[in-house]
Amino acid sequence: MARKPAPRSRGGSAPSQAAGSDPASAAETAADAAHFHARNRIEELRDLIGYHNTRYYDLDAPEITDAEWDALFRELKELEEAHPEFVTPDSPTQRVGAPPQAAFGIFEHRELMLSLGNVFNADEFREWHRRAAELAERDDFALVTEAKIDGLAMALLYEDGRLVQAGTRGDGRRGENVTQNVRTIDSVPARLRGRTAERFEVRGEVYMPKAGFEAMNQERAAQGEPLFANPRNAAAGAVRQLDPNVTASRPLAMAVYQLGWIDGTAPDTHWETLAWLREMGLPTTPETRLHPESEAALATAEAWVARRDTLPFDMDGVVVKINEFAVQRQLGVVGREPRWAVAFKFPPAEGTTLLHKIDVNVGRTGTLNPFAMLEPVRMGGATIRMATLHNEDDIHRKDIRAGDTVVVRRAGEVIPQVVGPVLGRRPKGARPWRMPDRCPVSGDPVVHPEGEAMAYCPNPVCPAVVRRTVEHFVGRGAMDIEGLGEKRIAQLFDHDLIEDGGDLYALHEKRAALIALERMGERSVDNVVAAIEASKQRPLAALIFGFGIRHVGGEVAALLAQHFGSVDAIHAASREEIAAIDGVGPVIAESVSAWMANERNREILEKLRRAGVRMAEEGGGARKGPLAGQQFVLTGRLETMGRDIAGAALKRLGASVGSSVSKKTTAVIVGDAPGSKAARAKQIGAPLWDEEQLLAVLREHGVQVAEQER
DNA sequence: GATCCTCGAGTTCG
DNA sequence: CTCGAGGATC
Repeated sequence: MARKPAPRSRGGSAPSQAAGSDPASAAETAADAAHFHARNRIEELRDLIGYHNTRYYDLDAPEITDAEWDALFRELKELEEAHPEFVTPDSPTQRVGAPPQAAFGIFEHRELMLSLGNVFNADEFREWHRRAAELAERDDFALVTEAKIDGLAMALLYEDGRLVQAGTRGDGRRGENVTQNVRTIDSVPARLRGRTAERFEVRGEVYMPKAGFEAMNQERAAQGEPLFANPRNAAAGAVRQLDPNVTASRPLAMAVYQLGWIDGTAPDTHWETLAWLREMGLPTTPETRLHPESEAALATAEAWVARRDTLPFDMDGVVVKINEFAVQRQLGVVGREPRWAVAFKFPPAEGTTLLHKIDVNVGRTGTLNPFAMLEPVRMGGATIRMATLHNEDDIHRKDIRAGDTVVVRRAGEVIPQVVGPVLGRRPKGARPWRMPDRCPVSGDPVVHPEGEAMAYCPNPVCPAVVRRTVEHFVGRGAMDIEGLGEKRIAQLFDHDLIEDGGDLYALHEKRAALIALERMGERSVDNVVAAIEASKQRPLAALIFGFGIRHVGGEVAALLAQHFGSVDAIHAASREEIAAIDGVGPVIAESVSAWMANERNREILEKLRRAGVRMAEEGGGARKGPLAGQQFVLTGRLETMGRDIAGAALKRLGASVGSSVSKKTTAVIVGDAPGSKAARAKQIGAPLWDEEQLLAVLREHGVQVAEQER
């Protein structure tokens, strides 16, 4: 197939060639397939790099390490060298001005920089204490409690009383050398006073006090600059600035809480060490206390829960440490966690606010999803305005009514949840909520099948359903068309430019109408049209997933694609043939079969076919990788890559990556701050891997992993 | 028919 | 992350 030149923003010279007149493209040869792969990957990489550049430069909130960024950049460069025909002037590789190289040097930790185990309540704390006491062969010991400031862990290296280096934790062995930036923090002394040691590393937390954070955000708002989400992100961003002048302008502070290692003599206890650090002029963590025995430490930690908001900084718990170094040494370290210290974590932040109204959204599948409109309330660095209420039964179970004052919680630190009402504050006359009789969008009578949790709008052409279906079609994992979001799709519908996903592929003929839309210039139109064009080569499984067939998500779509190899073959198959696939039963088969037979869907398929969207895939047969049959689960934050990248790497090797731990799980890969999956793995006896083991396996099978290079 | 496992769908805020 | 529901298994 002749490749059209990339559309240019010259204006006026819209391509006149109609899409339908292309001679049907012949079956792709292997070389062509490789070509397409290269092009897709190149575009993917450009998007990724663009995205991460924005995170890094504009938002100060990078999601990947510089090493990972370098790996993406290198891969793009190599691909472009192999396929020079795909090089465009806007590629990140072609841009003048140096990309962010490995911007910071390496900071080597002479002693591993540890993280902490967590306990969430008194029972778990006592259990930790019992184990420690058992190992130390003592009944009890003195403990120190400290506020656990929510910031960024930092190590400071002092030689002869002078600050010589500062570094982040990184993976615990090597972090980033951010000395120049840390020197700009007022509370970090460049020189120590009094009796110091020849050389030592002290550790602590860099953070942004609440007051400074608020003031900074107010100023940014006045300047029209984007705001930081919370003090911790703001502090992390400030420390990773390439220009120390920027760091200097941010209101950072530091609190130290630990001696990393020392050449010279140190006191015998943690408490005395803190006093000594203070004498030298180092700012130790405020609100630190020594307790002669464990129950007193526990009481203090618990008392903090109520006081957490009264401090000038964000805290996410209380750290409890055994005071005597002799006992600390005796207990030692397991993995990356010392046995001699533990973080008493606060329960997820809860707050109360007024529930104004319960409203209903219509989902892609026609489900009616009630949600709460709340009086905005700040929680954990975000302002909560809405929260889902799942379904009618859930609302009744919790007895939530409009007008109630409700308890709100951020589950998993992100998703707001309405826990329940504060009954004492219920206004008179508050009535239980009822699902409306009619769909709020189409007005059709609502259907609530017996025994099902959700109520539905039964109208397949309910405008909400149709729009959501297109949103799903262009979304990640499906056709992945960048530049089309909820707003744009609504515009397209409102201006009668599309009626379904198939019409997207005729949009390039309506350039003038597109440019006339609000917030759509030539540039945007070119980008969107190019993204639509590129989506024609998405894998068959992505296309099938994009259809939005009920019960067909990414996994089932992949099964169908692999088993049948083309949309036509699926259409031709009987229910029984579809249900014969392992993992597909009668319900899914019926759903797929009905979708394929539906008249409206046949029209969409016809539009896609005419436009040249790939609807078949050769060699759908099982590609066996070296890890075929193995199942992995990822939890917690990995240091060297995102979970999605790790998952993709494992999948490329033929393994499957699940979201829940079972007996069949090969291993649970545990990163920093793991979730409940790690606990379940221990319970069930599934092997636990740390990141090192994962990297070792990936390396063994030749997967390129971004190494932290020198 | 019961139970376990896995997948799908919806979700908030920046 | 959570819940609900389909599929596989016993």
